[in-house]
Amino acid sequence: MRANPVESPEALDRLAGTTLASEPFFLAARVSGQGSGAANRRLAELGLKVRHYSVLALACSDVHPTQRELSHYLLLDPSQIVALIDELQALGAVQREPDPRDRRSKMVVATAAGRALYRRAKKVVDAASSDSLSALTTEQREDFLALLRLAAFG
Amino acid sequence: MRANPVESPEALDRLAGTTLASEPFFLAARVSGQGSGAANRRLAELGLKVRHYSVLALACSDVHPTQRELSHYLLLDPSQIVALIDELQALGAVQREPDPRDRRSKMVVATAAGRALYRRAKKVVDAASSDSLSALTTEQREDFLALLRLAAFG
DNA sequence: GCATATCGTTGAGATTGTCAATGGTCTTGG
DNA sequence: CCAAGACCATTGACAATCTCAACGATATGC
Repeated sequence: MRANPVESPEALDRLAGTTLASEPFFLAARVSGQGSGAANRRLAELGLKVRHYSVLALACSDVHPTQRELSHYLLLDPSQIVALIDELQALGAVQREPDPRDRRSKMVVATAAGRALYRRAKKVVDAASSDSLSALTTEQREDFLALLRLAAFG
Repeated sequence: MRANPVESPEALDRLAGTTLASEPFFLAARVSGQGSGAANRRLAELGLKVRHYSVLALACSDVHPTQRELSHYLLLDPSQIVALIDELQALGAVQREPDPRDRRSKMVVATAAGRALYRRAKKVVDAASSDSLSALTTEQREDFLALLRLAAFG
C-alpha cells in the first residue's frame, strides 16, 4: 500500500526468478498490496479506503452481517470494525440494527445513500482490479478468481 | 495477520456468496493475510517474521539485491528496509556490501549463518503455505502459482 | 439461578506505513 | 570539466493499523 514509486522494472526482472517468487504467500501479498494500493488511490476521491469499501459491500448484501462476522471475514480485530462502522455511519452510509436472534450483536446494513455510494465505489474498484490484472486474459482471470476463492476459504 | 480466533465457519458460509467474494484484491488480501499470519506464527520460534524471511530469501539468492531493489520488490518503504536489515545484521544473518557499480547503493548478502537460518525458515514457511493451500490439489497449486506470478509482476 | 462464554466497545501500547530532509554519489548538458 | 538535478541509504517525526486486555450487557448450559 505504498505511494507507487513507478515500480522500476529492472529490479523486478532481476529478482523475479528467485525462490521467493515461488512462495504463494509472498506473491499473494504482492498482488494484494498492489491491488489495494491502486484501489485506495482511486477510492480517495470518494473519501473511502478499501477497508470501508469492503464493509460497505457486505452491508449492501442481503446477509446483514454482524460486526463479529465482518471481523472474521475481513480478518480485522473487532475494535477496528467498530471504528470503521463509526466512520461509515458518520457518512450516513450504514446503520447498526439490532439482531433479532441475539441482542448482544448488531447487524450492519447500508442505507439508500450507502448503496448509492457503493455503486460508485464499485466502479472505481473494478477499474483498479481490472488493470491490476491486465497481464491476464479474460479466461485466466476466471481461473484465477476460482483458485483465489478456493485458497481464501476452504 | 490476526491471532487466529479459530475462524468461525458459519460466518464464512453466509458471506462467501456476496459480490465482495468476486473482487480479486479482496480475495488476495485474505489469502495473503491468512498465509503470512500462519507463517508468522511458525517463524516466531526462529525470531523472525515474514518480512525478515523475505529479505533473507533474497539476500541468499545470487542476485545480490540492493536495498532499493528490495524496497521495490517487497513494496516496503526504503526506511523499513533499513530497519529490517539492521535487525538481520544484528542476528549475523546478512551483511551490507558496497555495490561496485554504484557507491550510493549497498548490496545485501547473506552470511553462512544467514543461509543456514534461511534453510530452517524455509521449511516452516513451506509447511505453512502448504496447509494454507490444503484445499487445492497439486495441479491446482501449480496453476495458482503461475497465475499469481502473472498477476504479481506483468 | 449460576457459571461460563460471546458481543460490542473502549483504551493502551506496539508495530507498521508514510513522508520530508540530509549527506553522499551518479548523471547529464553545456 | 562543471554545475544542476536525480538517486541512494539513513534518520526522524507523525499517522495508520494491529494487538491485547478489560468492561457491561446478553446468551447458554448446567
